[in-house]
Amino acid sequence: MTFVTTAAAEPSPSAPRRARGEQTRQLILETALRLFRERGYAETTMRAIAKEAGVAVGNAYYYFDSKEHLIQGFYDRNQAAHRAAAEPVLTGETEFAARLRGVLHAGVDVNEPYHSFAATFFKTAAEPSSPLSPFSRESSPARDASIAIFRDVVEGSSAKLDPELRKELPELLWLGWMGVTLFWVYDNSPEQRRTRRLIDGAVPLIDRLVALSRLRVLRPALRQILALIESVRRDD
Amino acid sequence: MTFVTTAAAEPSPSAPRRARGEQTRQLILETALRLFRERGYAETTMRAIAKEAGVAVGNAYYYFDSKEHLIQGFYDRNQAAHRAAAEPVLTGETEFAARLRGVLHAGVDVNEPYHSFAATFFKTAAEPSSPLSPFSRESSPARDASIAIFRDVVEGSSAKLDPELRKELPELLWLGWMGVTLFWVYDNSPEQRRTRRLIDGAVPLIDRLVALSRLRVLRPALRQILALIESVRRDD
DNA sequence: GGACTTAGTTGAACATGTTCAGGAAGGGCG
DNA sequence: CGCCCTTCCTGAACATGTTCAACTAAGTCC
Repeated sequence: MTFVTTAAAEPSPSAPRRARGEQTRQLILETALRLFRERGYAETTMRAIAKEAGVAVGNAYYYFDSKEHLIQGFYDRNQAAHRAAAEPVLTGETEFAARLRGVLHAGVDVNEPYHSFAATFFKTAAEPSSPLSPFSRESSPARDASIAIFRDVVEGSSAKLDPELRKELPELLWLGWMGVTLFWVYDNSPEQRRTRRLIDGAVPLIDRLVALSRLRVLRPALRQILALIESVRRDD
Repeated sequence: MTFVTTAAAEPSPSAPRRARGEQTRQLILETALRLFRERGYAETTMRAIAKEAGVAVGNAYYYFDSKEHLIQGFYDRNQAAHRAAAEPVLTGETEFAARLRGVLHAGVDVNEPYHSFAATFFKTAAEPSSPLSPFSRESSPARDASIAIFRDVVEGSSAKLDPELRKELPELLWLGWMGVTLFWVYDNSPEQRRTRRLIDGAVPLIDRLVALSRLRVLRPALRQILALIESVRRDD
C-alpha cells in the first residue's frame, strides 16, 4: 500500500519520528474536516474517515480521543480565520462602533460556509462538560485568542469610557459574540440575514450605552451592573 | 412472564385497548425518567430501560421515536411544576419586580433536583434541528405555556409601562428565562448560588428599565429597540 | 551489531442506539 | 364461529463510536 492516493500530506516513512506522527495527525484531521463538510458531521463515520485517510480506525483514536475532538481542529482554524478577517477593520477603523461592527461581521463571514453543518455538531459544544464547550478548560486557548480580538476592538478605538468598564468590556463583548453565534446557529433565514440585522441593530445601541457610561448621573447604575457581574462571576 | 414485578402501573390485560397502550407508554416513560435520575442520561441504555420496564427494546421505540424523545416527557412535567410553584407568587404579589423574581426562583427551585443530569442531556436540546430545542415546533406547547407564565407576571402586576413594550415583554422575559436556564446549566457553584445571585441582581435592573420605558425622553430609544426586535424576528 | 524501549499502527471485539420482519391478540364483521 | 384488520409487542440484526491486546519498526544504549 505505498502507491500515492492523494496529493495531500501522506506520511512519508523517511521523515523523522516526531514529524511522521504529526503528519498522520494532520492527514486524519484534514480528511475528517473534508468529509464533515461534504457529508455532514453525523453522516461521517469514523470508519469512513479512517478508510479515506488510509489508516486503521484505531489510529484515529490514537491521535484524537473521540470523534468530537476532531471538531476542536475546526474551531482553531476558524478562530485564526476570524482574526485575519478582522485585521483590516482593526487597523483601518478608529471608531468604536465601526470596529465592533466590522469584527462581528467578519466573524459571521468566516463562519458562513459552515452554517449547515455547524448546526449539526453545535450540540456537542453545548454540553457543559464537553471539552468543546467555549467555556471549557480545553477551549481556553481559543477563547483567550477570541477575547483578545475584542480587547483590540476596545483599546484601538477612539471612544472614551469609564476605566472600570474598559477593563470588563472585552470579555462582555466576547460574551455578546457568543450570543450572536448562538443566534446564528438557529438562524436559517437566507444567508443568515437576521443575524446581520441583529448585529447592525445592536451595535449602535451598545455604542450609545458605552458612551453613556461616562455620565456622572449614570455612575451608580453602572457600578451596580459591574457589581452584579463581579458577584455572578465569583465561584462560591 | 405474567408475574408482577413492580407495584407501578403495569398494563393490565383487562383494560380497554386504547388505555392499555397508554399504560405501557407511561410505564416506559416513568422507568426511563427514574433511571435517568438514578444513573444519568448517557449511562442509561435503552436495553436497561426496556428490561426494567419488563418490555422488549423495540416496544420502547414503538412509543418513542428515539431515546431523546423520552426527554420531552421530562420537559412537560417540569413546565407544569414551574407553573404550580409560581402560583403563590402570581396570586399574592402585585409588584412587578417581586413577581418576576418569584417566578424565576420558582423555576430554579423546580429544576434544582435535576441539575446534575439536566446538563448531561442539555446538549440534545441545543441542537437547532432537534425536536427538543425550546424553539422547535414540537416544543411549542411547552413554550407557549411557559410564555404564558411571564404574561401573567406582566399583566398581574401593578407596574405601568409603555403599551408597545407591554405586548412584547412576556416573550422577552421568557427569552431571559432561557438565558437564566442556560446559565444555570453551566453553573456548578454549590446549590447553583451564582444563578440565584444573577436573578437577584438582574431583576432590579430590569425593573428599573421597564419603569423608565414610560419616560418621554427615552421614547426614541425604546422604539429603536422594539424596531430591532421586530426586524430580527422577521424571517426573510 | 544486538537488546531494549517506545511511538505508531492494526483490526477484531464490544457496547449501544435503532430498525425491521414477523408474531400475538383483541375486537369488529359476515 | 371464522376471518381479517389494527394495535401492540418481540428479539435478532444492523450501524457505528470506542477499546484493546498485539504487532511493527524506528530510534537508543551498551
